Amino acid sequence: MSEYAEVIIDLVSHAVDRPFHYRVPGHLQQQLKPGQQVTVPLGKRRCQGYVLRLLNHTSIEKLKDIISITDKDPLLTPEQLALLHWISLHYYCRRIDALHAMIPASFRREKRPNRLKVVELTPQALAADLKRAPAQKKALDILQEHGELARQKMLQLGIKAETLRALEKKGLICYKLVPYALQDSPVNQKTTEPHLMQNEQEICFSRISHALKQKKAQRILLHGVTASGKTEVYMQSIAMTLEMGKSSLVLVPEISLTPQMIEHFEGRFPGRVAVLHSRLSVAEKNRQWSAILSEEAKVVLGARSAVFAPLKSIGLIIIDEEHETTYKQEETPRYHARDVAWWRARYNKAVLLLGSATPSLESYYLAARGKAELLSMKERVTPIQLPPVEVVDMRKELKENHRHIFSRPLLEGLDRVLEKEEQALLFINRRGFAGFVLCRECGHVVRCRSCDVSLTLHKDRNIMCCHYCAYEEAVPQVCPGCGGIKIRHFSAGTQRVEEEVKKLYPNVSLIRMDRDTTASRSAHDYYYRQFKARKASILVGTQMIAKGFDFPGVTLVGVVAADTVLNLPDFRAPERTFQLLTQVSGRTARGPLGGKVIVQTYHPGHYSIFAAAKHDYPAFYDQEIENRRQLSYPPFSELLRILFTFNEEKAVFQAAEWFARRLEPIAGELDILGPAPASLYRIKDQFRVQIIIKGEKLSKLAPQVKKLIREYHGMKPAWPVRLAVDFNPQVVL
DNA sequence: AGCACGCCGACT
DNA sequence: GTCGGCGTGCTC
Repeated sequence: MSEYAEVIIDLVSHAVDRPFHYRVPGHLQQQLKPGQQVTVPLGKRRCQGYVLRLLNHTSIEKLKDIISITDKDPLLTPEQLALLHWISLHYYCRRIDALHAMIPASFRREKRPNRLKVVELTPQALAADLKRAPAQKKALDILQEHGELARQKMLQLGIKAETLRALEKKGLICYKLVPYALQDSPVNQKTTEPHLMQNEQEICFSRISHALKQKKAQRILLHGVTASGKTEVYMQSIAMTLEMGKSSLVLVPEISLTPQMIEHFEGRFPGRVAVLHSRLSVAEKNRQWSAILSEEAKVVLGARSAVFAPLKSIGLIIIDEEHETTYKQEETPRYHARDVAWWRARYNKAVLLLGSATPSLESYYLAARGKAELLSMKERVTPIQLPPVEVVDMRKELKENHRHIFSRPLLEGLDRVLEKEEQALLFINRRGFAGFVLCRECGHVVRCRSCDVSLTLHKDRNIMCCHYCAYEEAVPQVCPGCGGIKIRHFSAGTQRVEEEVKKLYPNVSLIRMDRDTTASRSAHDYYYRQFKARKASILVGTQMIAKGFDFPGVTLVGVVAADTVLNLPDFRAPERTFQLLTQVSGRTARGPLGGKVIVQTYHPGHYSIFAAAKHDYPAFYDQEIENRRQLSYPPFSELLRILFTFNEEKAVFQAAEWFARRLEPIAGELDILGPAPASLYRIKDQFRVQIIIKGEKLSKLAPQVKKLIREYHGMKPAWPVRLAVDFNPQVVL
């Protein structure tokens, strides 16, 4: 019987980001458990809080009593409590931020919505005379027909709340609360059978099932080309996990969580799949969450935040397209679902299966060191070959006096597609904003000597600046590479491409898809369907058309400027380039017509472009891992980015410099880069300045850095400059 | 976060 | 004289 409890308060503030101790009053001592939500007094107020653990002693003298237990069922499992601590330490966030990320808001309210209010007829109802109350009669008829019905459903059917109230008063109906069940959600009746696996799939599956039987935490990297049938391997592994009495967690990028995909899973595991994603209604989310808690759902399919699903005894966690950046949350807490998943796999002694056609360097490096098992699937299941990729040297085009943004091979390709009435995708990365400086004759881009990222042009001061370490130099008059004088500030966008196509082919129908034209989900779906139905011949777009789109009519993919990605001032630029080119290549040759890819670049010899054109991941990896080693970037180090933002330039630098000075004595062997202006130096009138800490064992520093962050927030007078900390940022712009 | 306390300017 | 501005401190 513990007399005290350690509680965290549900207030988002650094000032209360620490455990508070409370006395447990006698009548609660029997019931209080770690993980429960409680109401506690704080100052003059009552607050919601969460019991971290029970204590037998406390050194706090001024103690108050816990007022009440909000719900007898603990809100947090022991696993979630442990994970909460890990997240707050690892990602430098408040405990309450970690908790908010793990538990949906509706579940944290005092009144838990995880019960369904069901209307039932009472025995008296049969004998009731309701001739003068037609609305009530109708309500009873409906109930008679259905047996019992959710109150919400009755309201949806047009029965008024007053009618129900009147019936309840007369004692003709009564309510009861039942737990939500998956059956309450629309169930897909079509069940689907396992497919027969081909040789490679069979081999991979047998390795995975071997791992599952070992019941110890381990990672498996499934490197499979697009359309190699990874999903079937996932499905059979899940089936096996279920047979072992364990549950499975499947994470996919938000964009691929389509109704078809959900149907696919529900069809194979009917009545056992809970689906979680950001666009669920509150009611729907509650329903799915309840089904997981009640262990009715043993398979969870969801996007990033589903990694926190309260599944018990997890046997298998799958992360599909594990290299995707959407697995990194870009708000507090800035967790990476892949890392959280590995934490959970270790906790549950489960298998973590990472699938990708273009694995992240981090994951492939794990495999290379034997920390993960590598499985490969090199064949497409359908007998269609990967498309040939032609790399066009834009320097040569210029030299031969062809100055158009479309090279001659691309123009020829477009002509042929239009002539044969097939379809083409033109891809342009809209992030061509970060104006790098490029020599149009030799393709030379000025880079920082110590950080190996491209320098960014600052027109106002006519200098180029490194956005990692703040190194700067003057814009050269002649190219340092070739002595040429055609040095340009490089950028192009989807609109420009659209205009050029319209100039060349005024009668051809074209669809443009980017963030501007697809602001709403429906617009996105509309354009997708229009293009699939062949209502347009050319689709111009950004990232969003690179992933998952399946258009059998597409026989040409044109990458207008591969360099916009390659020259981003980010050390992952080559990796992003390789991934992107591989993905866009997968958008063609999906039908019997075959297909071809044309990549325009000023760097035809760059390994990321060269290897992507050859569909050769290992070649890319070997080169890139060597670069990372040389510059000790991840996976050879960890990074911590501390970003300062405010609308006064001077104050931002002052704050950043204050922080950097305090950091120096505790940094030891770690590198402190900056303070330097962020690549996107000014967003909505907010100036952005960053410090990057780089080192092998960054996590050792976590407690001290956390203390410094706390000190920063406690400054008097308070700094007006906002501070955001990002552990292992995926994009450093 | 929110609430009290406290120390200064401008109002019935 | 007090009403109220928000800078500072504290919450088990």
